[in-house]
Amino acid sequence: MERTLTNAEIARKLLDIRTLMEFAGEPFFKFMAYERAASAVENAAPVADLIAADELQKLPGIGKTIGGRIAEIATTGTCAYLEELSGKYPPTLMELLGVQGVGVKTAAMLFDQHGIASLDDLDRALNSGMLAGTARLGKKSLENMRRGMLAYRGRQRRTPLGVAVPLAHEVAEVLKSRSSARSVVPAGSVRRAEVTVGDIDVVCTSDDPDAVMRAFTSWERAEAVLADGPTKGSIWLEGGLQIDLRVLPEHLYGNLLQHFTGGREHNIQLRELAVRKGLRVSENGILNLATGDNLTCRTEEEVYAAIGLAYIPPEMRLGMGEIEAAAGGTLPTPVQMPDMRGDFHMHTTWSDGVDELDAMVATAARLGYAYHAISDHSWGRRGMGLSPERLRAQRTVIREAGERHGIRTLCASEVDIREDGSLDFDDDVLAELDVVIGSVHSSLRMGREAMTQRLIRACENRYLTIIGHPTGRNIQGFDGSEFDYDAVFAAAARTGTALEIDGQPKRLDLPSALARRAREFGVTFSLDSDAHATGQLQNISYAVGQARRAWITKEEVLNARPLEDVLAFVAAKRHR
DNA sequence: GCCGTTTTCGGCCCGACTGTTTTCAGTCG
Repeated sequence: MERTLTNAEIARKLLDIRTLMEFAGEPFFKFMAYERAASAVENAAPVADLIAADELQKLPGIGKTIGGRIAEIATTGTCAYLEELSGKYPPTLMELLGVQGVGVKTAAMLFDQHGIASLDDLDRALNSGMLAGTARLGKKSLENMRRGMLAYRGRQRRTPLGVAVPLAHEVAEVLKSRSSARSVVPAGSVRRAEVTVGDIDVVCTSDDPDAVMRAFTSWERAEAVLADGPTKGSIWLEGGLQIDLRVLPEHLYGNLLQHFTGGREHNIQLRELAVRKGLRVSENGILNLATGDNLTCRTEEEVYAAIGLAYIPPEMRLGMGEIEAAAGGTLPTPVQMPDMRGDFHMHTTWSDGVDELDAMVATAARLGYAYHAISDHSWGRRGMGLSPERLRAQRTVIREAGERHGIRTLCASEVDIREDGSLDFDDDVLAELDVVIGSVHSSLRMGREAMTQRLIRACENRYLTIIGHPTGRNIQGFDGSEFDYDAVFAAAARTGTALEIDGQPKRLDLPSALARRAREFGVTFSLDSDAHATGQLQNISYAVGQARRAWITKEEVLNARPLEDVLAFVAAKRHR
């Protein structure tokens, strides 16, 4: 069975083309077009679906030429142009670009003048001293190269959002407590809720930037200081994770935050639009090129307003149509944490959770929810799930705990979806539950056709309320089951089945690009923590972040609705 | 190579920091 390439893999190949083109001396704007196309592919619905629907060239930055090459890559795994370029340079040459401080110019020079074509070559050259005396490569440059190479080899590539968010807040706390820094906030990919981040960006305002920068670069967790300017610094933590800090005066806070939140493609598009209006946008303000006036903004809202746009939330800044929507007044207001009234997905010690049921209920109540559901596993789940008898026993306990803590605690179950699409409990058992989550936990690689039928059949079960973590992906190793996404989304919408966005940092499933696709079919979503401990209930905020990336509004979210609407949603499907 | 509230041709975001430079190229985000 032939595996289709993921969007990430296709984007990777577009970036390879981009780099090789630069090596080959192609014009700047030609190879930059591939970089922009790669960004669009990364954030788009699956390329195979877009090709099938003839929508590939609707993506920003993808025209006839690149669109054709993407189609070629998607069907054959490569394209003639990439192969032609690859033939000119050794494939290991691109390793050099992974080294901090080595760009295409330096890599090309190392290759042309010294025959260095891989990391191993570079290693030998640095150790032998043969690079001494090379133009524009002094002692410091060579030392940085050596350090960069060690870091590159020892470093894990990207950091999960669930690790990056607490770390970013730790940095902010350090700066607040050790300097005069004000308004210290994580920006960049953390603020945009990217699933994984390459580095951590933090911005702050201060009247004494030097002191802030000293506190930053002297932080005991900083293993190396990469940059240490008056307003901008970078450090490496153990393991090579980079943290960038930018400090500016308070009156530029809006400009600063907007600039450093990105994303890259969003900012480029924003500034291109601004240029057409005679404005130059940067972190230092919005310069009116005709009058010479520089507008400084304390809030991001002012920045967007100055360019004639509605405010665009950080998670939507992907360069995927949000600027056009904001200009046209059609950008939806995405769901936010305060909209959330409940959480349908959590486990206790009755199955594989680590905290007692009572503690989970107490914590849910403390978080201010109007309702929540206990959803331990069904019995087919490798022996640790509940039998119908245990499930019935649990119901009594659930009712009591809910009443004791003053919250409406619903009886639910995370029921296995078997290979044939049937559920792990009989209908009479399911009928006793308030909410039913159905999840695939086995045979995740059964193949596209079979998985499509499996999920559609599950949707057609009148008792199934929510499909849990629909693709089964694990961000550290499994891209998710392949199935006909559009067909399953259509089935979910048709049958009144909600699709989950699971907030576990290793899952974040549905992925946001798929969720945005599902939205077009009129699907209802459920944003859940899938907590296995009390401390994980806040994972729901990650689910909300992904929903915001997908432009999902609170009206489209089941657990942003009042309890009676939730119960009506469940009942409507059962009596359909 | 892409794209259009001046344009189907002629543009294409913006600035900080470093190192090796007597004025700037390269890299990064």
